[in-house]
Amino acid sequence: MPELPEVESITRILNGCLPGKTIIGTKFFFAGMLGGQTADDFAGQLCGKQIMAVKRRGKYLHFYLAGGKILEVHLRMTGAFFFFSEGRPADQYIRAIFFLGGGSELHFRDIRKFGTFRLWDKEVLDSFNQQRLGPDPLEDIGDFHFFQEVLGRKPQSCLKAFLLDQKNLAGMGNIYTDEALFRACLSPLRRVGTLSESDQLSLMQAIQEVLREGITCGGVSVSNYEDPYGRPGSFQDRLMVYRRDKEPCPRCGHKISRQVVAGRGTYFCPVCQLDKEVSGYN
DNA sequence: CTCCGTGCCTGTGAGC
DNA sequence: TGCTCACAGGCACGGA
Repeated sequence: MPELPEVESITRILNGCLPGKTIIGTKFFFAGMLGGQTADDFAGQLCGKQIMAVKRRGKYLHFYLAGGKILEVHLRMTGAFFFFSEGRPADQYIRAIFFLGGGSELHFRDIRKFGTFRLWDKEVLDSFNQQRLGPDPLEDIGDFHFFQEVLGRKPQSCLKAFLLDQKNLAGMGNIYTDEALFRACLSPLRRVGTLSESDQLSLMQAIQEVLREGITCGGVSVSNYEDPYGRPGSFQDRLMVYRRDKEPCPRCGHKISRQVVAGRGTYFCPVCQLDKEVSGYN
């Protein structure tokens, strides 16, 4: 499932070749992804527009169009973009096609139909994002004191719930959350407000480290993620705990646990990531 | 305000 | 072996 590193990889590729191209036609095969608007509405607002830039905000992709509109795409679980000629051939999971000037096609493929397209005016999108999305862990969190301030907003949340909530930090999903907590030796059940200053620093460094490493590896290909050229990522080879329950912890050898936390399957080492809060070690 | 549960989907794989 | 069915998960939304 695409999280920040996958969306960042896709953004870099798309922004490297789409700006300057014009959308000359569209086809939509699943109206449910259009947020109540019709395929004709979308076609009318997209056709003839030049793509100026492709950017990322959290896990959202934003296509900036000439004229001021922004096409926002969320890939959710299985959404993916492919260059038709160089990526994969079309199949029954293609939900949208953009026909571009010059004869190329950009395909949106989404097995589970969770992905969404929305059209925004920039000001509306900016103010909406302000309330639904927290800072980006790579773009906005440079300063430790700011990270501490962000943590301080939700002292009662457990770490897992905190990191998954896009209002706190934008871009983390289930995989990178578990991996970051493992690297920081912190329990997913630990409450944010109980972290020592060195815990907070470890957490910030672990988050940025896994996300940067994820980007360098071209993402994690667990639910068949591929970039627009059809290339898988390789970060799955570096996962320490995610979906490794019952395997030995790479750090201490104890069995990795799986437990539902904040409604999600959560993988962690109960020894390395001992919950000091619950165990009374604080 | 916050927390929790549900719906949206379909491929996968555990279990009978 | 072949089948069924719970499960996976991000986010929006509704109810407590």
